[in-house]
Amino acid sequence: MVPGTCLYHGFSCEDAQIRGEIAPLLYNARIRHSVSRTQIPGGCILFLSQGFNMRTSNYLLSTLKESPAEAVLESHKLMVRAGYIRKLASGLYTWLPTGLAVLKKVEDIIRDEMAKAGCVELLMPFVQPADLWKESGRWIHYGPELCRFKDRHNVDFVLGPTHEEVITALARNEIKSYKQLPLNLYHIQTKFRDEIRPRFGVMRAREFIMKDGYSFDLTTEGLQKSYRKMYRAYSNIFTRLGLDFRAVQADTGSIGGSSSHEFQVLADAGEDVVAFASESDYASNIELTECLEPKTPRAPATKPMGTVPTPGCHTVDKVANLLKVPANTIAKTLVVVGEKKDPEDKGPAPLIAIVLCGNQTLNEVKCEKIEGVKAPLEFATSDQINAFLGCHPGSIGPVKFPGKIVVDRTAAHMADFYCGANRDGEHLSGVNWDRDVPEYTVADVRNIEEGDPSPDGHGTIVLKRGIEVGHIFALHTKYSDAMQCTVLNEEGKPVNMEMGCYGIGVTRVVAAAVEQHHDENGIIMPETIAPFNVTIVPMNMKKSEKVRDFCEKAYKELTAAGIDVLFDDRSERPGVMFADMELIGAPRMLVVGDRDLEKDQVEIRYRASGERKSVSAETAVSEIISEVKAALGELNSKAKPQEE
RNA sequence: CGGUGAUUAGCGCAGGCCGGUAGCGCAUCUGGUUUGGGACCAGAGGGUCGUAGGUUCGAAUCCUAUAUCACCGACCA
Repeated sequence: MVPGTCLYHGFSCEDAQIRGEIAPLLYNARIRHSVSRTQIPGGCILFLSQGFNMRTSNYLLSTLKESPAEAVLESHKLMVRAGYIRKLASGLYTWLPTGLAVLKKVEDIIRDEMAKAGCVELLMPFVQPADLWKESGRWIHYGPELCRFKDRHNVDFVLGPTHEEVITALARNEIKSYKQLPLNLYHIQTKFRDEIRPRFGVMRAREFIMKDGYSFDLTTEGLQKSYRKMYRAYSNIFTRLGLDFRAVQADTGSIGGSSSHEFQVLADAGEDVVAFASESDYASNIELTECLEPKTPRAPATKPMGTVPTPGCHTVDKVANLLKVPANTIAKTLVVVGEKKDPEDKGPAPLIAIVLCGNQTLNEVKCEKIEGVKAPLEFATSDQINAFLGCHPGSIGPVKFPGKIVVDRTAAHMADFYCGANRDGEHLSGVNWDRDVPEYTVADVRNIEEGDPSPDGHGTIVLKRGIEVGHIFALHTKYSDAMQCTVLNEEGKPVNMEMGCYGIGVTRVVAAAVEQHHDENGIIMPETIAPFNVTIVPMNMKKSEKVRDFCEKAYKELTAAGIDVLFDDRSERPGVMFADMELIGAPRMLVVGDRDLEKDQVEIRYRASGERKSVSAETAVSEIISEVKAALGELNSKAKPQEE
């Protein structure tokens, strides 16, 4: 047997007969064992030489006309209908053959770009000992999302939601010298996070597949270089996947570290909001986007403070309606729980007032970072507020508030404003900072809004929704400090390694791709991740020997060329086959019928454009082969080489 | 965790108020006619009505408990 490589990375083998045997085997190998790109030795091929099949008559197509009632997202409905996934339980999904084919192609592209960036693959366990988590401190801080259990010896374990602890433990044992650095290790593994509310199919599942990688460097400069490489690799990956995405600045969240970028696939169904500058390429997650201080100075106080009755008005809108004033003249005061100075203190926690302009909204991520505010953020309950102030939410204001007051930058520029009186049913008018509220601190705690100035000074902000498919973090020494992960430097002194961590939600990527590429007839996959590059749809094959012969020949030739083909050899009516083949998202369909064959022609239909063209029966197969190669080449060639 | 709703055949649903041993569409199976856009005719199979108690001669239906699921919110890499 002659070694070959699969078409996705340039299949080449001169001997047609061997090619005919190898290509299907490679397909099978990829599906089952994620073998790609690398050359496959003959022995391996022999070992794998069974089970190859891409005929609908011997395949689990499992398409549905109706989608489950619980699916709200188009991608979720379509993935179920097209036979990509099936739900096993809340947040747990089985990947059917068609969905798995897509998933494996996504993994292949990831592996390829990782290799180009000099990363090395390994595989770490799904189950992890709790000791590691206790060591890093996240046994306590991770919360109920971390699924914990005991083994038969009563020892604590967790289902890995991520692998920082394991990789750090590995690195400190295996990496002893600066000479082994830099190193970038990754794996593609199942993760489990016990989400409060799994939804949207595999978009937010509890069990999901993630590619996560970790870089180890001696110096900060080294880390920065590793980080840039991964940034490039991630950009290449999502480009090759055919997704419309943006890399945006992001919050570092519970993972910690300094700089961080998210890779967001733009889609209206996205759960995240991204802020873009109108006149630069600035982009950041709204959680992080800084709201600049207003440029115009605060207007001077002109009115005395007074009291207005506002019975039953507990929201800014209601007060604004009653007083016939715009919402931005009313200050909105929220109360959050603060940190106790002494953790031993059994008394009630201190409360902190957060004051915003009435028409704006609180940014919880920013709020959590304010000194004295308890993290994770906790709003004071109605009872806590009543005990503290003697009034209920809806009538709270900063004047004479008996605790710390944090005022948003924009709200701090209000003058002669309205606010709650800290007495039920009353608001104050003509309130002014300093004069009426002498002590307060100013901070950026609101969400940026469309039209606000961009924090980089270039134009205004535009908001778009995105699906987070990748996230890269520069961790520095956060984990290596906590877990004493050191190497000896040139002077023989131990130093903590500079780490970075990089993740891609592999299963989520598939959902994001469907979300971005579909129409009323189903999924339209980009060439690089389509479950099949072409489907063969025969008309009335049972009756026509001519049709059957042509299809069989085309099927053999296409598979021999390494093209992923689905041959719909069921004796279904044409409409049924058309509908199914369109639903699953293959980019093109080869339609073969007696009517056309009489004229030595067949038809090729394109999924994305809906275009149909008649081509010569003789050249149809070679035309498809070159089209597929061209389409793959076009997407793959957009990847940029790594700097070195 | 709060609010709302649901759980009846593989999927989508009706029946429930008014208790009498379960039905529709799709899917599946058989036979036939069909076959360039989800066909038609004839027949068939498939359900301890989420689970456990209770009321009753009798419970899918009424009562109690419980589990699971979904949507909205809160929360969250």
